[in-house]
Amino acid sequence: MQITPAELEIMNVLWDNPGIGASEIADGLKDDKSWNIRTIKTLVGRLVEKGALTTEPDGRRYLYRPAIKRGDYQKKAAKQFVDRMFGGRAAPLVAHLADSRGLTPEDIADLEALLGELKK
Amino acid sequence: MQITPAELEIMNVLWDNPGIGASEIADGLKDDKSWNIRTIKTLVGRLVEKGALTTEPDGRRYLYRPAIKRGDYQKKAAKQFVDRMFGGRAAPLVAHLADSRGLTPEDIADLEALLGELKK
DNA sequence: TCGTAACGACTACAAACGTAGTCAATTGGG
DNA sequence: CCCAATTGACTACGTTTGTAGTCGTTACGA
Repeated sequence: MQITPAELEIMNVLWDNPGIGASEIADGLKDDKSWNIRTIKTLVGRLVEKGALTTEPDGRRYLYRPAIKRGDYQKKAAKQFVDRMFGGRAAPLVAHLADSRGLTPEDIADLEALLGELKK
Repeated sequence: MQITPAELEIMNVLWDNPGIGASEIADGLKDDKSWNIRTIKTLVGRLVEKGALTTEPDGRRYLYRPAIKRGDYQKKAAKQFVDRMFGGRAAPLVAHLADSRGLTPEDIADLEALLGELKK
């Protein structure tokens, strides 16, 4: 299940707001990305073909919702990314994130809690 | 500076082994990826065009070396990835990594050390 | 009631990507 | 000394991706 960056923008709107139509998707990404409604429909169509979205008729239009869970997709993508960029090692990735944008105090707290869990 | 996944394989070999020619690159990724030497040369050519590699004549051939630092590229890619997939939050990413492949004990130790640093 | 706007289905099209092939020059090994 | 193998330069080509356009239909607002 290959999702391109542009398609991911659509998925993100639908994960946040499942069961909406193409024009609502357009509203959902307003200001973020300004795509022509046809562009959005093309991307949505491709996602449906790929099986990443399910459709549900609503009058003469369709409503869409993700067929895959956001968390599942994130997990797979994260693994792929770490494998490709860091040879599978997570620590260097976190180090870079810490360096480049500064993890927020909240992030750091989250990570600490996470490590506590992992050590058990 | 946009580097595709296939090109990244080349870059990885050159980051590990700067100043080699196309056939050495082929050797460098043997077994990992089995590309035709022409494919490798095409990818290398594209990287040179993009300014990601510098060339140095060596007899009737060229030696190549990265024009950008691995760490710099990793950092930029990591930031982009986290922004696109996780809305910029690093903690969920690490949580997924922990869940999906199990961080090694070594990873966990590294992360702990890192957090110690960050809290200062 | 009538036309304009929105919808789905289909088509378009250039750039990027992955994966090589051709050609002409050159050089190292037998 | 000569030929097969290697090299750089250029070309090829199908697929994917980003970004829309066209067409025929339909439904709502004036």
